[in-house]
Amino acid sequence: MQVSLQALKAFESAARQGSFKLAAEELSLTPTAISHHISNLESRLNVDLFHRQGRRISLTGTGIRLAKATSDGFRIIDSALEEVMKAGNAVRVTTTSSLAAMVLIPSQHEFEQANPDISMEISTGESVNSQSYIIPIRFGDVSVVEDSDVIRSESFNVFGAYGIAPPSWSNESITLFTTEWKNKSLPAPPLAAWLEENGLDGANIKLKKFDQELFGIQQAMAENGLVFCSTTLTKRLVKSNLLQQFDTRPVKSDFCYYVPNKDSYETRSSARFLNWVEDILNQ
Amino acid sequence: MQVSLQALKAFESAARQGSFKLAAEELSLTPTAISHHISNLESRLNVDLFHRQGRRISLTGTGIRLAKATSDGFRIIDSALEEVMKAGNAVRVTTTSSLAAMVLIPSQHEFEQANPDISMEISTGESVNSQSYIIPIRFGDVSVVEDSDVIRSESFNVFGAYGIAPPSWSNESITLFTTEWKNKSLPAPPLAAWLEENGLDGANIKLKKFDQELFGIQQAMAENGLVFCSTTLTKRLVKSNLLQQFDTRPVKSDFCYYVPNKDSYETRSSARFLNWVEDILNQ
DNA sequence: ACTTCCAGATGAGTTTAAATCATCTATACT
DNA sequence: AGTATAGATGATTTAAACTCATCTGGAAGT
Repeated sequence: MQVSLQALKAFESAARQGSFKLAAEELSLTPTAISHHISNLESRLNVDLFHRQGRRISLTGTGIRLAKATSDGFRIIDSALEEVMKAGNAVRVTTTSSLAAMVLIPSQHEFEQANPDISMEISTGESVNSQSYIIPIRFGDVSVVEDSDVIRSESFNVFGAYGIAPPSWSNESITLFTTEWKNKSLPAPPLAAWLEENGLDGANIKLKKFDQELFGIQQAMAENGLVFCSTTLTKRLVKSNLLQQFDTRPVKSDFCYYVPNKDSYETRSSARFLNWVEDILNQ
Repeated sequence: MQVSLQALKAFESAARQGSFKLAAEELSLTPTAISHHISNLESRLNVDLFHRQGRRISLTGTGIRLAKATSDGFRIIDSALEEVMKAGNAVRVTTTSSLAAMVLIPSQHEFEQANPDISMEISTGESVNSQSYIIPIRFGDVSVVEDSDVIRSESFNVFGAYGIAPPSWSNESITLFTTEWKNKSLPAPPLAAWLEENGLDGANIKLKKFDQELFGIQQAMAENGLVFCSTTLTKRLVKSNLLQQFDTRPVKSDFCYYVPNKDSYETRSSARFLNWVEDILNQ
């Protein structure tokens, strides 16, 4: 190679800051090193890059042009490096409000304890911030998802606020919170199948629908009501006695949580996270 | 600094070529060096950049992303370096057909002899190829040009093909080749002033106009005619006895040759060239 | 199935580039 | 004028980069 990249880096910094001294500080070197680098560069390229007026320096025309290019070039490289570095030490995941609020966020600390060298960032929301290093955990219809991408097949059951008496399905009219997803391509929760499974086809049931499972669950806890929802989201709440199960049996559904192109997340931290999340979702 | 630039360079090459061996050849290193660089990079960044399937390697997703950035970044830097390098060892000049053909090109060899480390490229034509390292020598009206940019103030005189008898201005009708520049903002050659200066106001003169001085001069030589033109272009031809002067006195004009923003050309080769060209234009 | 070959990995040793230190110069500031 | 500061210069030291020797494992050839 004709010129050394470190010399260019030194030049870039000196050009940007207009001072060898400042460049030296930025790069954790001595001003002497910068001076050597730049005069080396100048003699190899056969051009002056800086005017020296005693102790004051200023870029020559050529210097200005080269500085532009080196700044642009190194900026591109540096920002990519920064991202890669983050990818190595952090895992970023985006998912539904419900999964984030009821499962991921409550377990975040536990993950970071178990993986002290990996920091975990959770985001939710529509923003199709689909930078490739963010792992999306989506909720959807198992039939349209690659088998290998599925991390949890969803079951549904009825849950109630902790401490309330089991409902008597045969007599009274029962109000059940449930979900009608905003995304119309998703089917409704498998309530009919659940009633059949539990021999409750005749029950007198009133439905109250929320557009996210999270809301129905919270409402049930707040009003001592009942909610028909996925078992994934409630597992934690049941375990901590905020929610209770009755003697009903859960039913399988066509829903699943999945990570599109799961196999393409191949960094060490992604792999650890995916194993971990699959673990906690499936007990 | 976190990661070494040479490691990135090694990675870039290996990524682009899909082989450590080829990268090593490209960078004039051993494959071992490439291997070291890349594993160093991987451990510092905490990610895999290549999959190793025995002796076959392929980029990981992260590797692909980083390779894109490093390739782009280094490409920008390299191409700028190449230009700067050229700027150090060559001088590129663009100018009018007339000055190029009658002065610059004939003297090109002489310049390169005197400056063996600088190669000289001459171009003419409209192409506003105004890359900043090309020095334009323009012909124009001195009143609209910065004083410091002027390299030659133009005088005009009448010249004739070598060997012809001096014209008798008083008697005969005389045909004079002259110039009418395509660029209408330029004034006409100072013929009236020249006639006055030489006491020839009454002369019976027919003008034949060309749109470049070059053509009038060549025509005069070809037809044993007379041309009223700038002294800069003819100096060489007079000296080599292809053209002759008579006993007329030249007149100053408002024309000049100039280099826009002359002071901004501060490379060693530019400075040498500008000194040299100013020299030959002014004797 | 067995060798042969080749690309890459690994670790120790060597080389050379890069950084520092000590000294010097020029200019800006008081 | 005197001091302080930024940078230049050259000798010396240090550490990064490179190579060499050796090893590994998969692919190609017989």
